[in-house]
Order: sequence, then structure tokens, then C-alpha cells
Amino acid sequence: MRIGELAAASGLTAKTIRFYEQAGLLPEPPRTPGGYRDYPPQSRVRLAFVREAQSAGLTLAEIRSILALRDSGEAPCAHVADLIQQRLAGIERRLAELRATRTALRTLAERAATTDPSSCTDVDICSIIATRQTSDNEGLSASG
Amino acid sequence: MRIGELAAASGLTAKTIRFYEQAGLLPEPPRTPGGYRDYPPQSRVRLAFVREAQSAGLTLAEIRSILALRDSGEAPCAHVADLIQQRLAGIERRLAELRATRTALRTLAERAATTDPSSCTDVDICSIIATRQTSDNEGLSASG
DNA sequence: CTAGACCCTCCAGCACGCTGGAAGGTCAAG
DNA sequence: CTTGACCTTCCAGCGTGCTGGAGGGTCTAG
Repeated sequence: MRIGELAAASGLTAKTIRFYEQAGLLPEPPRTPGGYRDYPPQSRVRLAFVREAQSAGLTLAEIRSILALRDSGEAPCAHVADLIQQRLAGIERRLAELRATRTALRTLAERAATTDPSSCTDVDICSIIATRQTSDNEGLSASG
Repeated sequence: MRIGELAAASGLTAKTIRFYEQAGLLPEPPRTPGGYRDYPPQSRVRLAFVREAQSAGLTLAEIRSILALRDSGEAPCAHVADLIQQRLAGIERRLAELRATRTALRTLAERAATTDPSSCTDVDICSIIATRQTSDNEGLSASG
């Protein structure tokens, strides 16, 4: 099957499929005499797998590593379980960050609700966000 | 003050400060006869504000819009309150996405724990992630 | 005068997952 | 033969927030 057909079957674009090939997710298919990519039916399964894995939050690099293992004949189960745990940990981290940011924003939102525009002086730019005083000896330092 | 001093005072690098200038976050300072940037003391406040706003989860583009308002003489309070609400909504969305991904991953993790490598046949690549059958009439379609 | 710290501009790249376009080739129908 | 759908390659860009380096200029101390 040609790339357009595969694209239609998998719900991707031809561009994306070529990109996946270049990214090492889909092996280079044989070509027709005219130089067209000629995919075997299994390619649909492969692309479906890529999409499944993506929707599970795995990156293309991770998916590639799974596929590489499978292609080498090994059962990638252990590797997959590992990736899943790593991703899970990463997501927990990201969730914690986002929750912290949300807390910061909520504080700001509260402050915004109780802030009188007239209290916003020019020097501190925005008293909602930065409530610091503009004295000469404020202790600015690297915080990150 | 020169850029290095401002960098040290604000905990940023000179590179970052130039980048902020180019990004419209910090106005172009006057130059010394030798061509060096010569910052007024308020620049420290401005950079501190940028960092504060960043840690509150605002993007540089949003921060720029706040600063532009302030620079135009308006109190940006209402705008800031608006941005905060938008960011908050965005974060809620992102949190929901991440939680969904986490749920998907946890399902996968459970499956991984109970999967026997021998059940991973070659055709379906990885039965942990994709449990679909590889029959000829499987209904593959775009799933979003 | 030289060394060295500091500064300048400009260009390029990181990661991530594509997407768009240019310029051209292939193939079937009419 | 022409049209048009489809395909090819290659190059470039999106957005985000920087970071690195090249290749040079400025200033201060000794």
C-alpha cells in the first residue's frame, strides 16, 4: 500500500508517516519501481501502536526504544515496564510543579481581588505580583 | 551599572538579560561611550518582577504585556487579574490532561505487572501497550 | 605595552512533534 | 499529449526560554 493509503488507514498524514520513518519509528519500506514507498499491511499495526503508546504519554524516543527491542527479537516487556515507571514518576513531578504553580496563582488571584489599582505605584510595577519594597538594600539573589 | 553587575544582582546571566531586552521585557538602556549597556537601579526591580511573575507561571509574553501596560502609564491590575485567571484555567486543563495520562499509565503498569513475556507475540509488538488483535478486518481509524 | 576581565553583536542550537512549501517525478485517465 | 492526483526529496519553521560560541571591542591594572 502506498503512503496515502496508509495515512488514511491510520489517521495520520503522509508527512507524519515520513517523519516517523526518519525518526526511526517505522522501518524504511520497499519501493515500487517508480520510487514510491510500498508498505506491508503490518505498518498499520505499527502506526496504531505508536499512537497507542503516545496516548499513554510515552515520547517518540521511548516508543522508538520499545520498537527497537521488539525488532531485535526481544520481548520488550521489562523495558516497557521500566519506561512506564519512569514516565509515571515524571508525571508525578510535573503534577507537583503544576500544583505549586496553581497555588501561587491562586494566592495572586486572591490578592488581585483585594487590590486597589491606586495601590499600584509605578515603582513596583504591579503590586499584585510583586509586593516587594523598592528600598536600596533589598536582598536580591539567585533563587533558582 | 553594567550588565555583569546587574546579572549578579538579579541572579541571571548577562546573556539572559540581553535576551530579555530583545524580548521586550527590559527597555534598551543607555550606553556608555564605549558602547556598554548602562543600567539604572530600577532595572533590578524590573528583573525581579519578571522572575516573580515567571515563578507564578506566567509566560514571558504575558509578563511583557503587563510591563507594556505599566510602561504606558496604566495600572495593569485588571489585565493582571485576567491573565491570572487564564493561566489558572490553563493549568487546570494541563492538570486534567496529566491526570488522564497518569491513569492510562497506571493501567499499563498494572498490565505490565501481570504480563508474561511469552504472551508478547511478535505481531502486536507489545501486548502491554497495545492489546489489539491483528486480524485483517480490525477497524483502525483516527482516534484523535 | 600586555594581560585579562568584561563587554559587544550575530548566528545557531537545544527539545518536541510535527507541518508547510518548493521543485520535481510517476502514473492513470481522457 | 495533457491534466491532475499522488508521490518524491530537501529545507525551514512553529513555540518556549534560554544557552553557547565565534570574533571582536573596551577598560583597568601592572
